[in-house]
Amino acid sequence: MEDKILLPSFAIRMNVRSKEMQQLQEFSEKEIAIYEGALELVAKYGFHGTSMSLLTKEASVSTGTIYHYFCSKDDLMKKMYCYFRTRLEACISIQVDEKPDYKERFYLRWLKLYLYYTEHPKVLVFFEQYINSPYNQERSPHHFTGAYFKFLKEGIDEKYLKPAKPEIYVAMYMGSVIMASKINVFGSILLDETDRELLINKLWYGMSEV
Amino acid sequence: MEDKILLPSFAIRMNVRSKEMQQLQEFSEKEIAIYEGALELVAKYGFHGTSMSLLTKEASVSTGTIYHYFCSKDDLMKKMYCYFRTRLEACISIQVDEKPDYKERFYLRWLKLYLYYTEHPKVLVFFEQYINSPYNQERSPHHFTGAYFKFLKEGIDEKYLKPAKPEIYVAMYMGSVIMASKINVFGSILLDETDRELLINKLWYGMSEV
Amino acid sequence: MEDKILLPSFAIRMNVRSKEMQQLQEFSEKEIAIYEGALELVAKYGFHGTSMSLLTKEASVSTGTIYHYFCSKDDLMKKMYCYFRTRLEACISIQVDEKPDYKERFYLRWLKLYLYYTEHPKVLVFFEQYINSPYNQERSPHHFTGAYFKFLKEGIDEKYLKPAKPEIYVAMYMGSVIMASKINVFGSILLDETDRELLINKLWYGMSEV
Amino acid sequence: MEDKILLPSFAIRMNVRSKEMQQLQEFSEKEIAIYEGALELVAKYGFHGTSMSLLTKEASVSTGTIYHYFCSKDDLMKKMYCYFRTRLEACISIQVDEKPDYKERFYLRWLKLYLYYTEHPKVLVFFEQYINSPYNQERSPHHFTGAYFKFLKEGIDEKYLKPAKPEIYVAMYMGSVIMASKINVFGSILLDETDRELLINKLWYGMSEV
DNA sequence: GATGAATGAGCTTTCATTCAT
DNA sequence: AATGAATGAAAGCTCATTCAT
Repeated sequence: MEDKILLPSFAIRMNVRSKEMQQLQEFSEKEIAIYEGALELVAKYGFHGTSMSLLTKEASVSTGTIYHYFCSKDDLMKKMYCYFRTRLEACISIQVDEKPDYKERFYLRWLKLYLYYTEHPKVLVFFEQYINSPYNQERSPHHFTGAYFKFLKEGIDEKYLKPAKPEIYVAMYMGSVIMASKINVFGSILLDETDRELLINKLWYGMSEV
Repeated sequence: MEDKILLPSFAIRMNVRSKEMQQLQEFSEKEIAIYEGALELVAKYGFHGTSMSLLTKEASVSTGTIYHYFCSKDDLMKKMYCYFRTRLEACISIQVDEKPDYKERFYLRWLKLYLYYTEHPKVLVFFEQYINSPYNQERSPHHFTGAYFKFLKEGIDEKYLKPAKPEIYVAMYMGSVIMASKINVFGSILLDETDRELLINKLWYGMSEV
Repeated sequence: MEDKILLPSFAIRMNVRSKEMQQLQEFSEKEIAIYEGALELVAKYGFHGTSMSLLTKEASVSTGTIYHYFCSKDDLMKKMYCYFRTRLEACISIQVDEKPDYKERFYLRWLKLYLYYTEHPKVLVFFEQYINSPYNQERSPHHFTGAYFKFLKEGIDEKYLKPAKPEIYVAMYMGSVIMASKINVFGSILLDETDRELLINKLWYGMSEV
Repeated sequence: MEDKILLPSFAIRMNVRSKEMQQLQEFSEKEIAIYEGALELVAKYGFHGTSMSLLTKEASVSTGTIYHYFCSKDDLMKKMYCYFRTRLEACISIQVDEKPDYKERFYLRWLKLYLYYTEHPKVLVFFEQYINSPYNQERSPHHFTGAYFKFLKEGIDEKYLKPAKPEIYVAMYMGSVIMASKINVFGSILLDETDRELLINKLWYGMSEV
């Protein structure tokens, strides 16, 4: 992924796109139907309310088929989490990683995640339920332990951000995106372009200058 | 935690304490045992994994007794959420509301909430699960829609914080406390006193000056 | 009860009345409240649906009180059956037994039972449920094995009715009263005075002449 | 029972039989096992005493299977009533409907029903419990609201029976069959062929001549 | 690969009954 | 005599999972 910066941006895009496509092509039509059906149900009824028999109807597959692809409900939930995280990560990376400027990436990463969640509220609800449930056995408090942590650590190492434990920045940066998205999804308050820029500005100001 | 209150407000404290006590005295011994047992189990096994028969053993009461106080498992969960939220709110208010200085309260509110969650991680886990579950039918993205929103709005109105939609500040302030608490509870990273002050400083800087 | 025919009718009436009163005076206020409450519930919800806790509310007594008077739910049901049967039998006897003419008694017995059931449909429903339930361990197919059987046997012995097994007459006589009452109670068809007389006429004709 | 059909109606019989068979073939093997098991238990222990776990053993199926075919215990009971009523109706129709003479049908209908109940006492017990229970929400006081009512009305219209409300005849005819059957099933008194003919004679006499 | 009837452990809940007050 | 909180066995029912087709 690092060598992409050398390619002209169009080529990179195609490259990454097709990579994402490749990943998704690994999933059969039935599998995707199951994931999408389960997303719908978990968003509506929670983990508890998402029974296999409901899923059977929602995804228009038989129980047998589900158990052909997944060895248990737990297994389905874990793979489903990976599926949607991979999709989200790919989507963010494509739009952000090619930019050379750190500050620009700082803005874009926040913004693109916010936009993804507000455009896919069911994914947000699913993630938040998963993260806080016993399915999440690694007990990671948020996703992107990799990508976002690395990005913020890079900011510290490269002196874009003032020296501090990266966790401090993760708390501020990730906490605000997720909370802002949830306010948007659950409440009826929408942050417009100006609001969002103001928020990221304050975040950047606080994190880069103090 | 008690010695943090340095004011000669012994009378006030007693007053407020007894008020809290009054509220808690509305709950019978059995009810509290049920709440505490359920907290233990939800933190360990999630909503789904918290069966009534497990709760029976954990709280040392019979199923009949649980259904004497609560008309269903759902009802129990909802009342349980109210119970712990009331306890937390009372605890924060007591320690914070008497301070006259806004900035000091800005620091204290963040800190006390962080400390409460890190000292009562099971409450944090329960809250996060509840908030994101279908039990939370008001779909409020966080608690304290009242107290914390009001506090931040007050900051804007009184010009301690720069003009902006209060939701922007809620996202930054609440998002960072909760994420920091989760990093602490789930990860093994502890933010020490210096770290915490640094974080709140950055938050204050971002929110008050830009 | 036999010697009553010698007394002047007014005296008999008083006599029997007070006898009935005596019997009912053996029941305390609470007991009667329980019987009446249970009648209401059994008529509405059946035996299965008549739980002790529902009865508690319907009769405005505590569980403890019910178990003070009855040693189990079964015991309550059995005593309740006796209570209402005794009331009904007394009511019929008073109105019928003093008449000297067999044919008149034949008409009156049928009629009074029909009227009692249509005026007390809940008693009919309760009786029919009880008779056909496992509570009725004697497995008697109808009440009054005594009174009505005896009355019809008397008719055969005294040659008012043609010789035949008394059971044949029980089937015709009791069967038609109960079915007519049920048609009235459950359906919306009301048999008026003429209809009722026609029916009894046909019954008398069939039973006395063939 | 088969030899009672003296007509050269082999073809008809086969025809009707296979019609009945068709109806029964709509029921799967498991469904029938459940119905038969439930009949056994309701006759012995009543509705209340017929628990799903008992039925599980009696019918040699799992709880899951029962709930695969029926959505609740209530649903099972209602469908079970239809099942046995259909069987009974078919059985009576086959043996009776082909006869041309009204009086002969008058005798046969009564007799065949009586014989069916005495040969299938559990069906009688189940019917009587069902009819008087809250399951019977149409609150029909007896079955065959259709067939038997129609038959007796036909008798009035065609002047075989004296003019009167058909309900009067329903009460006499149906009431006597059911009561006679119950006397036979519950008591130890058996009405022999002569008794039965005597009873129907009296009924016919009462109903056709007065 | 796909189906869905069948399974039965285990779930939430009810309910007759007890007993300290 | 009267109360009603407490009990826990057992009820009705669900649901993840299997397996013959």
